[in-house]
Amino acid sequence: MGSIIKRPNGTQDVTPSEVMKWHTVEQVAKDTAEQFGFREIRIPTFEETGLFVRSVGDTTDVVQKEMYSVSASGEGGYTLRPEGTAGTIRAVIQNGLLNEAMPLKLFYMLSCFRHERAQKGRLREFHQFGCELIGSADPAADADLIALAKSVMDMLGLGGIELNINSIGCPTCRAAYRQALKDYFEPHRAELCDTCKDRLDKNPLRLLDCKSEEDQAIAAGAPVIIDYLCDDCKAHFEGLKHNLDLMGIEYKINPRIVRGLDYYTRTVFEFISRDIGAQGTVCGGGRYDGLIETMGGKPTPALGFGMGLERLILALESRGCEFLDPKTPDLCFVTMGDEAREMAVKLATRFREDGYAVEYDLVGRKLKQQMNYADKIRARFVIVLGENEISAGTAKLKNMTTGEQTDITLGEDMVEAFAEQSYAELLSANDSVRSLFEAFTGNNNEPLQ
RNA sequence: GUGGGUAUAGCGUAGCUGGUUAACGCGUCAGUUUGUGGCACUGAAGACCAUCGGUUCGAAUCCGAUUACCCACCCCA
Repeated sequence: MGSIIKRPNGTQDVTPSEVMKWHTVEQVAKDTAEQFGFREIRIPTFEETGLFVRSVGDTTDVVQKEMYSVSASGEGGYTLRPEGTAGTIRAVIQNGLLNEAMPLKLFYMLSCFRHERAQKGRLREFHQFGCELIGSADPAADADLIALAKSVMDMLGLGGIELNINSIGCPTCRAAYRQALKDYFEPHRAELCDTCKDRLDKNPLRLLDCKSEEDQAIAAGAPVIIDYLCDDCKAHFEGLKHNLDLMGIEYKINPRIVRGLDYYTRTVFEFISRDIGAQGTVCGGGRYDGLIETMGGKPTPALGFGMGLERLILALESRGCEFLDPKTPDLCFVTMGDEAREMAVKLATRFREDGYAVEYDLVGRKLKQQMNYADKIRARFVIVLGENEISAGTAKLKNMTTGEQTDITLGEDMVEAFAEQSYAELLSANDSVRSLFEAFTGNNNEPLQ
């Protein structure tokens, strides 16, 4: 395949055989969000570039070198969203949602665009399930949001995930901490890697994030932000831990998680998987108490998270977790001859009106091949129609899982007769969704059978 | 932006140190007589061996460049 146009670097196709993984994850995420009282919001794929510059921050990598900015003739200055929070908050302000009952709880499922070098778990177009909880400064809100994210993963049966939490304080205590970091690292300047020398001047917080072993050794003795939190921030962090304990959620305090988006304050957290390569953060988020005000809304505390769907699916795959089964046809007509085919068309229409998934031969194959096709598409039942059946007024209804055949009378009552004869099988098939979810519940670590 | 790796049919692979019709598995389509799937057997379709250029009597196989993809750095979901 040389000449055809190929998909852009860092994008993915989801083929029918993969799509159930997405359905599973989206379904569970949506159901869980709604269970926690979150409602869906949908926002544009692109926004004015200034929105991201102001909210995400003009010194961040995301804004500086990863934005897909687009322009049409005559107008420019738009950018494909690199994340979901900025647009959501813009929409909240613009639509007056801050006047609704607080807290305002919103979720979204959307694709984001970042011009980065693609690798495992990092794409140029990736998909996020995100939640924003707006209008509460109480640490109970932080804990509840974290519980929601965890619940999604639990419902999916995903184990091997570690919750890391930290507090990066408010602007006041962070300034003090930055200075403390500078004071600590300055004597080690010569030993630091080049990027960290740069960080020492521009963003000392990131020094803690470095992966080089030498730098980590130095950073190990660095002051910890928690020691520099102001009383309010400290109380908030204690409140978060207390609430997590109340919910029985395990966490690790990780002073190194810092986050690369400027709007975060106080609580930051990541759910990290060790099973999916270097890009292990499946879900990341935190509090952004100042963002709404800086974007022109009335001062409102808020927090949120983004969950990377590709990474989530990678983690589920590597853990051997199960996904929902695709819908399969309830019935497939196997026909011989034009008269039978026409009857099948009419009958199929009737069955479909009653909600059944029904197929019949569209290719003109002979009986054996039609049976073969019915098997491949995993049809649960087959009805064979030929001249004999039409003249007898009775056809064979074949259960494809057991191989049993029973008679079914052609005519007006056929749908009902089919419903009766197939009831048990169809019921259990429709129940497979529910039973899968029941199996997920309370089973967080073991791959499902 | 910086490293490293890989590039053979729809997918997964074999083709060793260059030699004539590029192989195998899965998948697809069809056949194994007469109206019934999953198994088995048989057959068919499907690849200018990523691209371009070189070395050579001769290259999928050696060399170079290009491109694409992958992994990692960085950053983050």
